Amino acid sequence: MADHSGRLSGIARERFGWELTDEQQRAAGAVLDGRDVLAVLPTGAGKSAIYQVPGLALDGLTVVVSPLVALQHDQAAALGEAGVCAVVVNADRSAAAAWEAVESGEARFLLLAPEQLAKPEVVERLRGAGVVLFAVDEAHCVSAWGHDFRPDYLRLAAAVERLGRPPVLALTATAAPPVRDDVVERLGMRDPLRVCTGFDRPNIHLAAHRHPSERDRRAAVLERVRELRGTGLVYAPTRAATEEIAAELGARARCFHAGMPAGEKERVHEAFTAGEVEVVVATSAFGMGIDKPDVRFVLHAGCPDSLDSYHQQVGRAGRDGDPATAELHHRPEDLAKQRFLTATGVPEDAIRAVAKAVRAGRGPQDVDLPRARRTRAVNLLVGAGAVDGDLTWVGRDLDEAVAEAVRLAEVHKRAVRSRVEMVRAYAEAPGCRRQELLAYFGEELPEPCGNCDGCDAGRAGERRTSSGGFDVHEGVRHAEWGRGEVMSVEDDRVTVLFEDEGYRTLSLAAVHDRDLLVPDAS
DNA sequence: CGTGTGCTAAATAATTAGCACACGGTGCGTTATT
Repeated sequence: MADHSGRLSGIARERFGWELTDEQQRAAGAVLDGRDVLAVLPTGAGKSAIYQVPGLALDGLTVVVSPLVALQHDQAAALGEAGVCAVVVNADRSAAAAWEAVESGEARFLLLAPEQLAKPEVVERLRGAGVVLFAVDEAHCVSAWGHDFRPDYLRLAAAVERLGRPPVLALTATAAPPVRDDVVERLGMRDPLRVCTGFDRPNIHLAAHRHPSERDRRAAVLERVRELRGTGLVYAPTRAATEEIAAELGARARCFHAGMPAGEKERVHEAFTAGEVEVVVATSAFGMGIDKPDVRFVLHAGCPDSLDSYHQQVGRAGRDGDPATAELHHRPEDLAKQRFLTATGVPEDAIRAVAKAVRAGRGPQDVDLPRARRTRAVNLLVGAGAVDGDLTWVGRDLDEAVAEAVRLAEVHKRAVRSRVEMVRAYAEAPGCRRQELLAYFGEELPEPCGNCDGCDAGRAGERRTSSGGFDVHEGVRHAEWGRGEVMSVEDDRVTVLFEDEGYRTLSLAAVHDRDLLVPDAS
């Protein structure tokens, strides 16, 4: 195995002005050796360098699969600034020019969504262009979305084969061990080098609060947002909830969900990035591509659908390294909703009816089923490899295809069940939350925690008292906070960085009552 | 599976209890209409 470190770091320095970390070196070096690589590195660790640097070192075209058109443009623009020709192919009209750059050999990177690779003609054109590296960005999507939402993710392995099996590089910031295995298997990766680190975010204080009723929760979340200063995110489980909460919060907040007009979403995103809007109340739609360093809090007004989502959403706080807060406001009822939303069964006869319609050359539109159900059936058939990206039947036996789709639905359901159970266990966990979350990602806590709720009780070996509320007085009562440093005082709210408990906002009265602060704290 | 809504009836003049029912998330793509 050749040592490429000099060459790679040279490219990184001269082209981009980067110094590669050890992890980046290892991953990029293995790619250059022709090995498959799975890199799970936190945001900000320069994941894109891992495909960009070896992509430039190799002689030919690097294909980058990216889930969102907006992300594709971001990446292409970043490469463009470094003087590298990178093009995007999607459903817009600009595709012709992009293909010209690919076929002339001018383009070194091509960014596209998996749906493009489901089209045989796209793969054929790429075969002609000579692909030397196949990178999958945000590779957790293969596992999270592949089963029935964006099934073309499940067919990337087939595209890789048809492209002559270039090295496959999978990149993501969040993937627990089972997700990693799933990504490796689904992408057909061969003995990949796995580079996985950095799930711990010690500056984020993790808390969870259980609420007896929906009203209580809503009131608690609103109160907390009003108490917390600075920029923050609130994740809510439904579109309607995002609108209601944002309306309650007034001018400081905006909502964001996939049902909003594209222009509106863009405006909210830009206003948030620019700091004109402090709080965005969103569904899980608000996520990838957000890289605002000074997010001070992330509140969940409901359970996320997995600990991977949770880690990702929480991880949007405190990227600048300063203290931040994450609070999960949960109810047991949340989990019933998760099960329903992600794992409603698709009956075999529905799948069969859709399969028959597609095989007969008709669209699935005339099958008499609710739209959502029809779409799921189509997605399952695509995932099963029976239907192509352009909705043509791939020429398999009907029964076999239906059976495969049903099996996929079953696998998906089981996966959802187990993810929900893990979220439940986390929400109810009596001990140290940070340890709990890290354990899920297969890492150990590097040091005694003291920066999450529950870790005190965990150390004492006691069950944490279930606090319906979360206000600072209760917090003070539960944990005997030690020395702290005042970070800021606004009105009657004092933000304190405690040695043991991390970042907390207290009422002035609570601070005085408890004589919490050392006299000379600045 | 749960939650919120809207209807109806009961009890009485403005509200409420009970019940049936709709709806719930993520993004590519394509297509039909301005």
